[in-house]
Amino acid sequence: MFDQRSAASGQRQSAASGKRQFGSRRHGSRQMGDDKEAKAPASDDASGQTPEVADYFEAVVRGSVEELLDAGAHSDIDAMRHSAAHVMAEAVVGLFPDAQLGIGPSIDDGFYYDFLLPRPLTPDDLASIEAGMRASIAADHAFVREERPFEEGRAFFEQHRQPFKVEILDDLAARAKESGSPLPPISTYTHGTFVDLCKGPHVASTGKIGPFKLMTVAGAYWRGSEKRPMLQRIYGTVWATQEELDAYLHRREEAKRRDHRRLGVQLDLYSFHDVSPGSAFWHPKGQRLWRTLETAIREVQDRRGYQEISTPMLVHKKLWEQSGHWANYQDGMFVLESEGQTFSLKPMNCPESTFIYKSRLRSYRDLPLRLSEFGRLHRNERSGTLSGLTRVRHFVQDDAHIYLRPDQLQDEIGALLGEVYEVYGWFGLEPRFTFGTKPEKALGDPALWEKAESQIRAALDALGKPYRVKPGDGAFYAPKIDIQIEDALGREWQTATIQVDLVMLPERFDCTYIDENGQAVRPMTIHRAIYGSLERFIGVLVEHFAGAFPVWCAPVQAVVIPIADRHVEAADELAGLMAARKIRVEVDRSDNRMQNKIRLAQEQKVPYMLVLGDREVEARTVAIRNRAGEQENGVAWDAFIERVVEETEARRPS
RNA sequence: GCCGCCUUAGCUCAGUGGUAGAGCAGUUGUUUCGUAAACAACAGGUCCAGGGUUCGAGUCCCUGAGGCGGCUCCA
Repeated sequence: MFDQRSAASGQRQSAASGKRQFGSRRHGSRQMGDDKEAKAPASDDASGQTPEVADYFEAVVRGSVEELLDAGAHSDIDAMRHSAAHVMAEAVVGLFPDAQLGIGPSIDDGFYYDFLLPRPLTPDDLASIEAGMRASIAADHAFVREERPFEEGRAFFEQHRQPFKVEILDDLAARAKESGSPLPPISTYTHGTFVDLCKGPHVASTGKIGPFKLMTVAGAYWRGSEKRPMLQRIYGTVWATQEELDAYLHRREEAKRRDHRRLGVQLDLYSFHDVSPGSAFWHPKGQRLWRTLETAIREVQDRRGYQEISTPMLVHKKLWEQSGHWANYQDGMFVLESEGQTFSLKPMNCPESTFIYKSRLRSYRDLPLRLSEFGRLHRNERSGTLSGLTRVRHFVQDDAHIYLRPDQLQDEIGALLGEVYEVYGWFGLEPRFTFGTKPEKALGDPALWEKAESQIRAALDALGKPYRVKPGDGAFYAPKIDIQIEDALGREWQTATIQVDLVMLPERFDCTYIDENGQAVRPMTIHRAIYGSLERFIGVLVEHFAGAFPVWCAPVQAVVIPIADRHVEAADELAGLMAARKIRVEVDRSDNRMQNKIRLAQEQKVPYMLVLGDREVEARTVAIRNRAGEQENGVAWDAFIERVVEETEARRPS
């Protein structure tokens, strides 16, 4: 599953950095996400079902002249943000006269500017730069656009020792020459004494810039290339009103409060240790959550005709040579030697499933053969990319490989989409589908591709829901459907994936079945994962629910709180009855006061707190308090147990 | 991997080259309590690791590890 990776760990930044909006026209927003979509050519291929896609996709290449010149300003707020970037550059140059300027576009929520500076920036520098910006804004300098002949403009930036600007202009010249057009005039914007190469537009004057705040300094390669110098990038945010700025800062605080790395510690779910960077240690409560999710998807798979398999983690490199991974992804694999032979920890499950498929002769009557596997995968991610549960070196997928006849494809895809809806419904998540079609460099018979794509399209159309199409975004061996979800904070995450494999498993591993005519023919295969990586999915759930999981999957569903010691016996009896019905329950037998027990249970975000005092013990009832602080007194034990059992079995999202 | 920042008790964090601190959590005792923190005592440390400077290093310097924010990568 060559593209499974995206389900396992892609899109981290979009989630970490806040909402990525559909329909965004800001080139700069790409720095917050992967750049796949930016490279996709513009197209709307969804039969009019997705009016926003034309807006969404833009043919911009990273580091292109267009990108470097474009302020990213397509609206008033963007123009203001880009203007703020200019004002920040002015302040930086004021502090460091030798600063060399990169680019400074507007992005979602703000702006950045890249600089080559004589020393690293400190927090004090940011304060000085902010002060410089405030002075410039108070002076209310007008932004003045000027055009000048190319050579004059180039000479200007050369004189002012701005090699990055000169490079941009030289690229522009090279492209003009290539297309046979004359050198274009270049435009600059000046405010006060600060001049910058820029296409604009800008606000009328610096006084029009709203409340702002400089956020962070980060390293960023010039023009996005590891081979180019690393510049210092300052990120800032700027808004039309103070209220909007405050709201933005508040959203960031809220995201921080929900951070799964923080909540994982607070809720005692998992931890990370330097002896195994990029791999979570699952504590009892986290493992309970994990097992609940795993049990739930297993139940679906059993019902939908999957058969579970398990294949080795340590695999000889010849398998990866056959699959093509050794040539392309060797650096991303953990490789080790034994007795002169080279092995690796498996970075994906798919090739090994072929051994089980091929262990006997398959008839057309056997298909579809759905082999599921909770495989433990290892990928040697570069150290700087690791992050909590969302970017890991070890993860488990709810993976499956479906071997089927070509005529079964549409039905199977339809069933899988239904599977996605069923599973995501447990969490109140609405899946979004993105259809990636045949890329330029594709393997296999074009007619087969066409047929597969039309069947996928038919299955998607049959859903009656809008979906996006990314032409050329399929894997080289397969068209695919990627599934995204939006969490409670409006952040988008890539989770599930459905890939129709025409080449890798069927051809490279020479899989066949015997058809009605007794001929050995190729099956198609589908790689699919519904949660994707369990690690990643749990990370998303923690942030989505801010740790307050639905009753059905909460690690602790209820805490019994005896008011005084004399109620402990009844509390234990109640907990025993609950445990017998598989309810995950704890009894707080500490000698804390009831108020403190409630506080601790609230902090652990336990759905139900069951208070037991004299009245309740007498009547064999409980006083229920839920996480929202709502109370329901005098509920009979049996009635409460039945309620929780029902909620758990129904897997309701709240 | 690259740039910057961070690493002190289980957790959150103070600590400006001169005896290592607080709150919460923990243990013990007192308290037996009605919907988000009872009271007291005790215990808890390789100040990330290694090296260096210094009479003296949690503090300054170097190297490494891990984490965080980005960049790059992402089957």
